[in-house]
Amino acid sequence: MLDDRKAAILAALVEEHIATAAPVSSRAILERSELACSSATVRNDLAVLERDGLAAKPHTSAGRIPTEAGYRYYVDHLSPGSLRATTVDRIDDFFTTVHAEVGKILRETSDLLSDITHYPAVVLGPGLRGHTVRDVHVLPVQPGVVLLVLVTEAGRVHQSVLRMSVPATPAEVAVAQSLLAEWVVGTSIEDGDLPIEHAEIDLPEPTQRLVDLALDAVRDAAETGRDIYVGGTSRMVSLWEDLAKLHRILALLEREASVSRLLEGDGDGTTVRLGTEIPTGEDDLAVVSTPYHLGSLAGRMGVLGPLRMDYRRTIRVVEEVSDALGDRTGG
Amino acid sequence: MLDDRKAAILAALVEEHIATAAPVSSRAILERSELACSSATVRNDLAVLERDGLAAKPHTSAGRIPTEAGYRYYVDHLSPGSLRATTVDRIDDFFTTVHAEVGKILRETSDLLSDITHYPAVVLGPGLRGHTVRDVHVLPVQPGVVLLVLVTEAGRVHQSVLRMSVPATPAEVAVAQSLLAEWVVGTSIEDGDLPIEHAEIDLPEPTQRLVDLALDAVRDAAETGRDIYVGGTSRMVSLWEDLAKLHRILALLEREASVSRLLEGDGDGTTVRLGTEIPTGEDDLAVVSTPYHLGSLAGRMGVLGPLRMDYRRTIRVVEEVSDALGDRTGG
DNA sequence: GTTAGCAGTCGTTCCAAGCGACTGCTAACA
DNA sequence: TGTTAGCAGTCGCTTGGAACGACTGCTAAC
Repeated sequence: MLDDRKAAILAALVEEHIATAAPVSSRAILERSELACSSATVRNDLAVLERDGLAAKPHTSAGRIPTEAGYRYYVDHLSPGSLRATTVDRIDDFFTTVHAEVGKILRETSDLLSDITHYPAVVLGPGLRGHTVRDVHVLPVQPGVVLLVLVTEAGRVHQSVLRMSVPATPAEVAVAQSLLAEWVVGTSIEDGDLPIEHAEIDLPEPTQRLVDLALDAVRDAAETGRDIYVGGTSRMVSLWEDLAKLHRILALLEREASVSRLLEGDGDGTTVRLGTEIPTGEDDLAVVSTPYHLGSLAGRMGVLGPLRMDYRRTIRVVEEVSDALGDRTGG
Repeated sequence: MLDDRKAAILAALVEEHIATAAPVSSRAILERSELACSSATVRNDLAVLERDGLAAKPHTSAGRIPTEAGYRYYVDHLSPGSLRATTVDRIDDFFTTVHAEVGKILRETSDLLSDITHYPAVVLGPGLRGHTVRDVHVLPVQPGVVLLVLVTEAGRVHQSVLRMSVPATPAEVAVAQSLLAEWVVGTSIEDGDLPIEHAEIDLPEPTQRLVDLALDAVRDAAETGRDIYVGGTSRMVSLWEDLAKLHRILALLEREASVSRLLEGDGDGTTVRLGTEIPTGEDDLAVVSTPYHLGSLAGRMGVLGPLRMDYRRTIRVVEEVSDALGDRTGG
């Protein structure tokens, strides 16, 4: 724990560095923090912060920059930011005005989030967990390949490809379809929540296999189909000047697995993850993310940026957007 | 029209510049083109090409670079490129192996295209034109807001949001649903191809309006819902070193309208569009695109890059991928 | 029409000097 | 003991000029 002045100096260091992107001198800290002491005192304290690993010098005759640990301390002791009323209005307006299917809303939400934060934004779509199945279609598309289409009460659609070593005839597919319709329609998609005992009815072989695969697919539907919506990637250009770094982070956003790993966080509240805390090998990367609820659907949304991002405002915006999305009735 | 030697010099100029990204000297052209003349002769011809607007000098003591018109001439007189057998195999393997819903296939196709060409790739999804409607759902989601869901025989799904000033009751929605099912199921989605006369049956007001809106939405479905799949955006970092330009082109890919405008081309064959031929205000931008057919579905795919892109190979790859996608039976 | 050779141009690299923005330290002070 | 003024010292950045070298355009000969 730092004493008050050192904490104020660290905060001023971080905020000045966020604003200028350059090493921060003791005098600049003095001006920003409005502390009633001299720059020499600030320098003494900075030496301590450096010993504690919270600040560093790029070279001897330069100012200090915060280390990852410095950012961590800053973020952990951050007072909540405020937002201009016009910004809040803009968010609320967006969500009261938008009427579209869930996917479109989430994609536009990622754009909104990016527009307001000025950072690239990611929205992780909900799985199908909790949805009630309204309709099942089993469609043969090739010998040995069958498409399973689920339509939920909420109008969401999930498709799975079923591959069978032994092709099923149209008649067999029809049998499977009607059995599945009987068992699955009206049930809710949860892990293992299906009336599995039905599957123990003995069926002739290709049909049995088809039904088993289809039931597996329905069970899997709770987790798969988490679409990913990325908005504002072009903003990355102004955030990381190092081209190699820019390339790596853009590439990161192209792989779905990486993206959903970025947004991981402790379920309930807003999470800030910094540098090495994110398992990507990227040092200058921070992610602010928060869960959202849209009717019965749930997912996560967040923004990413360099370590020197405007955490106070960003956290506030992410939470505001998540809340506003949640306040929409229906979906 | 250029004489043989000037054409060869222009081709060598373009190809050397593509390879090195630097101004090309007369000696380098000589080496690449294997022309049986001296560098002085090449210089004389280069002066002519410059007079004709096909080449330019960045400054007095530098080599030449091709102008947009130079690239145009080069592309228009390009002999078809060849592809290593392993590359062709890779493309064919991809399409014989992949079994998934259309959207997923197209997204992965954009990744494949980008992987092989080393340029960012865009695949413009098919509209719903030509699809036969298998199922219609009308779902009230909010007072005054109704969701229309179309499912086609091929398993594709299209959703439209219908907004009504006068809310419809559940009973009225049910009536609309059954009427729509009767009229629309089994018909093919084309512009204005629907049996519109049905709509002239007189219905009580909220229902009539709902049905009208729904029929409009079905008609519109031929063109809307053209999903866009962009792959390999991270490659842009190594293509344009100018950060401002990089930013603009990344931003271009974020707006759907811009993307589909990029891919425009004269329907039948592969199209190469260069610089100012593309209405984006971007000068150093080229697009190679070609139509594709996937069963009854049709769309366009292409890649974009700087003017100095490897046209010969790129054109070949784009066509190969499009053909291979088309050769897939079913969809 | 082609070519060798040469003068001239101009971007690029390199180096050294000067500048300026810092810090750390020391010594005085409350 | 904590704070402060002042100063020596460090080091990145900028500037300017010289040397370099990769070109071209031109001229004159073939």
